[in-house]
Amino acid sequence: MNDYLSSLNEPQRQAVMHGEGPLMIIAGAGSGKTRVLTFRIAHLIENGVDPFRILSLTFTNKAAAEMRHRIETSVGYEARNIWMGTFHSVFAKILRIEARYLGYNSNFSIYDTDDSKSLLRSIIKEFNLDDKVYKANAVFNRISGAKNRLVSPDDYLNNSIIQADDNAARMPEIGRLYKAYSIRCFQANAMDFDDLLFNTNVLFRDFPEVLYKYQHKFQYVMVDEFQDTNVSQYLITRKLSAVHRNICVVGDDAQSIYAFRGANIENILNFEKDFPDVRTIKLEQNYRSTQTIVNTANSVIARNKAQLRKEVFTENDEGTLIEVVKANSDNEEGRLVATSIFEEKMQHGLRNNDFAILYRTNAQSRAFEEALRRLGIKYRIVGGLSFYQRKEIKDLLAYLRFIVNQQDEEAFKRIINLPKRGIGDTTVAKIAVTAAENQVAIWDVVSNIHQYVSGRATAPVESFSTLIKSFMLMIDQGRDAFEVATHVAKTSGILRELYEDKTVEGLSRYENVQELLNAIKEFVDNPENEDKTLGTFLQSVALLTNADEPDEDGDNDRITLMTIHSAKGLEFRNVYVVGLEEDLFPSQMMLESRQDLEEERRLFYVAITRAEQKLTFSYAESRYQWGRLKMCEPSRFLLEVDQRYLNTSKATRHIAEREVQPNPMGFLKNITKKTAPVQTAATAHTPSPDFTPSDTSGLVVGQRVEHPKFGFGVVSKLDVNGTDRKATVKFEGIGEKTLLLSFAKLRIME
DNA sequence: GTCAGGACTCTTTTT
DNA sequence: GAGTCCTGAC
Repeated sequence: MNDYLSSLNEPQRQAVMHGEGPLMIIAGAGSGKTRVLTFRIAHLIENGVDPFRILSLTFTNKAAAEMRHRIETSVGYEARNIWMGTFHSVFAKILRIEARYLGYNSNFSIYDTDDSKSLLRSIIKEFNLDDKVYKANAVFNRISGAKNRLVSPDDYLNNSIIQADDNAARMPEIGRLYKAYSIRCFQANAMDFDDLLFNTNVLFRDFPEVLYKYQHKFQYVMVDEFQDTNVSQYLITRKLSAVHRNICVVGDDAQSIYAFRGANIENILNFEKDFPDVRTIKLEQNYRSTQTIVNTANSVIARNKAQLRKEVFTENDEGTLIEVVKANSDNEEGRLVATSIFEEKMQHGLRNNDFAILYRTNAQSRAFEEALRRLGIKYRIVGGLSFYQRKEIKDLLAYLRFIVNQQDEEAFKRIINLPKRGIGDTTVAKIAVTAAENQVAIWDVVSNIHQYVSGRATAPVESFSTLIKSFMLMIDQGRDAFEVATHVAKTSGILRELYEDKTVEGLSRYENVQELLNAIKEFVDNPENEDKTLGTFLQSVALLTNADEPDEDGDNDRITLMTIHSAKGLEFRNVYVVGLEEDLFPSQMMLESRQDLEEERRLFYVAITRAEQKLTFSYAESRYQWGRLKMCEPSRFLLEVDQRYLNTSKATRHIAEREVQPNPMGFLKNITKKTAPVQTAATAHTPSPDFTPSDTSGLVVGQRVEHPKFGFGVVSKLDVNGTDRKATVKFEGIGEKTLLLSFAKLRIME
């Protein structure tokens, strides 16, 4: 028998070997569920199942990629053909193939949350509604909730319960807004995140021939993190597996933490009704954590009423007690945690990778960032404001989106006057009105502006449309994503604007754009990507999960800072669960709404079970919030833990001598949300008076060069793979940067 | 049409 | 503290 089977315990082995028919795996934290899933797929392929006929839905693209890689090492190249990815990415792919059934074009854009809210703000304004009452955020959440329950705009308008709800919230017009929003998305040939699932359901409901095709295609369907799927997702998988009935779901009700986005813990219970012949296997042995950690987690989750019977246990060592750290401010909390990490590293010879700091809200990361930076400990932030949400990145992406799909209204709004070309709101409004009057698309008006409008603003509009047409031509000529993107960055003027900005922020934005071009280059050069068009690249970017963010540079040994939600599925040797204060964790909103705290408690459970060896809890007695100092109480969750497992010596320590700084966050002034964190003390460089870019074709390692923004440096590495060449240059006072030679201006020093 | 400065609003988690 | 919207000067 295969040697991997011998490394499994009995329930794990049964789950791997289970053949035909529905299977539900209830997998406790740290019970080796990923191994089981991986082995199971490998096992299927070894037994002759065609990888093309396996669909595996994971929670992040990164998890999918890792799983694919592991399967590849045991069954080989074929593993590449498994349909694997997040719900959103897999069904976006299917929707692109079948777009015409729904009246969409297959080059549809994917609106992110910012696009959706911006569109809603426009519609609210057009409806002459008070935007203080109809907040885009709230309206968006209502609409999103409806879509996740598969409620269409017409269903919404006709449902008296929903209407009563909206009336009570004093927003009776949400139904009309929802309808208008859907129409506008459709006209823009765009889908938002929820549409990707909603429209897949519509596709399978209204076009049986399409459903038939995929039902027969997918012989085996696997769903990871099943406890976090919503009704919309569940129905898709149920329909897809209705023919072969080989559906395997893996989940843990104790780790269901996405009810807020429609995840339904009942799915686990309903599954047994929908598939009465289901075989249920429980994985209860934890291989990850010490006994102390497992027992602590159990003592917390035991307070929840809604849960399946499950006994998570471990045969690991007892381990050390859980340390509780009390700080007098959020800032001190950062320092104490950073110091503790430093000491742990020294005492046990650990690497940065061994540590994670987990918090309830993204805003909490700052104190830790600052403290870690002072100690010179490298860190990585997962989520929060990610690379792809930065202004300069979104600007360039908006150009690219518009070139692929000229109906994309949100992309249009973003780029029409960027960089400033004298096309203001009045002109844009005039174009929109003209388009509506003549019943043509906005792009029709823009690209033939003389036929429709005359006046001062026609000249800049015309040059804009000429610019876009020249970009579109490149796509028609079959240029790949990188060629188009580089050309757009250079020609649109985006780059010139950033280049002229000599501030630290400008420097960092300029770098970010280069980083994006690097990413596109990598996408094009990656042999696994068969389709190297811009459209495909844009889709992959739109559906990145925040765990998918690339590492900033080659140095991967970093401490991880992230929300507990992002930590799902991960494990670290030492984990710090911070900000354990009432109103913060559990969150104020949960405490205010009369809901029980079971989901918050499951979140706490997830946080605890990330740790392998050592767990630390921390809380602060005061915290800055919108510039005000707020007093805090320890979280009720701290009191719920079985106190035998806690070491509170550092929590009760006398700390009165510590000062509270008047403005502990002032130092972060330059690190605003929309700009990149600047870790190195880079100063803007003024190019030498005789600066002229050199021909870099003969560049060698060791060569001294000048860059107009980064200053002087020495080439440390040359990468000549592919058609484009990259140079890594060590710049004085800045450090190493990787530059694309076709793109960067370098002067070779004699 | 553009820009700077002031008022105003944010309170969770994510694809 | 920080993003967004609004206003008034140029």
